[in-house]
Amino acid sequence: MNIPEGYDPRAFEPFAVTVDLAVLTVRADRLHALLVQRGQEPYAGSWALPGGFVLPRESAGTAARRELAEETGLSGATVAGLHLEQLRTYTEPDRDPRMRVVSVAYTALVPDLPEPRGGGDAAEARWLPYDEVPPLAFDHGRILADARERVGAKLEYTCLATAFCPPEFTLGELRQVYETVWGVPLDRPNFRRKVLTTPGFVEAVEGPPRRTGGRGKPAALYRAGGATALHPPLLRPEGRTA
Amino acid sequence: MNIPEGYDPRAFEPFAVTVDLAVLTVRADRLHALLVQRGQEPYAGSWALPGGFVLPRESAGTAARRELAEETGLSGATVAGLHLEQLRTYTEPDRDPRMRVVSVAYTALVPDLPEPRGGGDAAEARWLPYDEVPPLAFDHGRILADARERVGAKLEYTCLATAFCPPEFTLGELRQVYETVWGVPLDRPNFRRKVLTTPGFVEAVEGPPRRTGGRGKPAALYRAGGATALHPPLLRPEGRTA
DNA sequence: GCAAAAGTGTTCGTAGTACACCCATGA
DNA sequence: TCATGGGTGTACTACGAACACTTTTGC
Repeated sequence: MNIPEGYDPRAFEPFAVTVDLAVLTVRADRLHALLVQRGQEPYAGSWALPGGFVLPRESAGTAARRELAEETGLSGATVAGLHLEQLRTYTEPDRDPRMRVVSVAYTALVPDLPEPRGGGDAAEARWLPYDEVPPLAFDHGRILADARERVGAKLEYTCLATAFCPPEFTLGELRQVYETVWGVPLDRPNFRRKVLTTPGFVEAVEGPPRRTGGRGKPAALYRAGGATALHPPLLRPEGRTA
Repeated sequence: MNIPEGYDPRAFEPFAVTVDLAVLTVRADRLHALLVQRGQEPYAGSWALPGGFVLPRESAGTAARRELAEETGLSGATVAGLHLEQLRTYTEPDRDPRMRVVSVAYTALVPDLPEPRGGGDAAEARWLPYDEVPPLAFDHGRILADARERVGAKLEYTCLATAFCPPEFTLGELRQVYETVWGVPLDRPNFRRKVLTTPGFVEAVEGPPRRTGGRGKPAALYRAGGATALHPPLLRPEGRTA
């Protein structure tokens, strides 16, 4: 721990610890982020990531789920099942002009959800297409960009894409997630084979129910399998961020 | 930011913010971690990860480099060139029995270094083989395990392995890093081809100097190239953590 | 019928795997 | 000389890329 001689942490101006949430979804074939409009200074009127203070007896992960439930209006039970992942912690001394705030950022991947009802705290909450996100308050633009990059990379070597889908989904919907996040088209037959031959990626829903996404042949339904890692990975074409 | 009505962060018992360092190296074909022996309660006498408090006007990354320089006895300039990466932040309310401490953990990958001179602060510092690390103070065992897992995974799809090597190294030394961290033998000819055909992974040191690691034919020298990502990845055999 | 999406099959090239083999050095 | 590790070549295989084709729906 290496506490310097005579160091008393309480003698310093205290640190505040917050969580910030980069909540992403795929909606109408576009990547969207959940943003809130700030009602107070600093950055009043600006858009920002949802988040808030970690309470004294709470872990950051617990705080993140609590805030997510508040902001999305989903029940605690529903939120408990969502994929939430610690992204990174942002600690620049001047990232908040008011005081020293260290923020633990989380990324949440959610299926297309109903429009959020501005989470109680006056601020308006809204899904915004990723490409149309205005400059954000604090360093939230940076956080959101980091989240997007992380998610794109994780799709390659994990089964994470299913987190963007409803409990039962078609392979077309799953492929749409990849195409939307990566911004490149994928070969449908090859994608299908890759997913189906990876053990535990998806499992077929036995009952012969089928569903249509509009026109075209109805597609078989699948749900997420037990696997989390994806070996060998599903690399995006060109191997570069598109 | 979503500050609850009437919330004053200063009214709560303050959070302390620390950094903890999982410093890894490859030494004598084994993975080693840099550990310090605690001189004071709690956990007096136990081994722990090096680390310390983040100062009021310092970012966590700056604090991590400062602590690393102190613990390893290296100059600031040398430490500035090392690979240091934020791992994760540990926030369980009771992870430190004294007070609420949130710790930002960093992983540092360093080439084989001289034995550290117990960083000034009374505590003894030592390289210990990863397999022989005793139970650590606080949640540091968990942090170290997370670091090891992260490093193993990153070797697959980044050029990170060069961070374990001195500025000029042979392909045999580089391969040794993979074999040590993954715990599996790799085919030498295939490894060589993979590394050399990946643009920017390594670049040959032009001068015809060669070096021997003991017996055998002298090997050509290389230094780290400009690339960071590795496409396509270099997957470990079996695709599983060995 | 036509468009659109699902699902199946086939070909081709390349990258990884598993070797065999030669070279240069130290003991 | 032998053991050890560096360096080169090669055949086999598997997987991904590309694309043709059939099926089933809505309009």
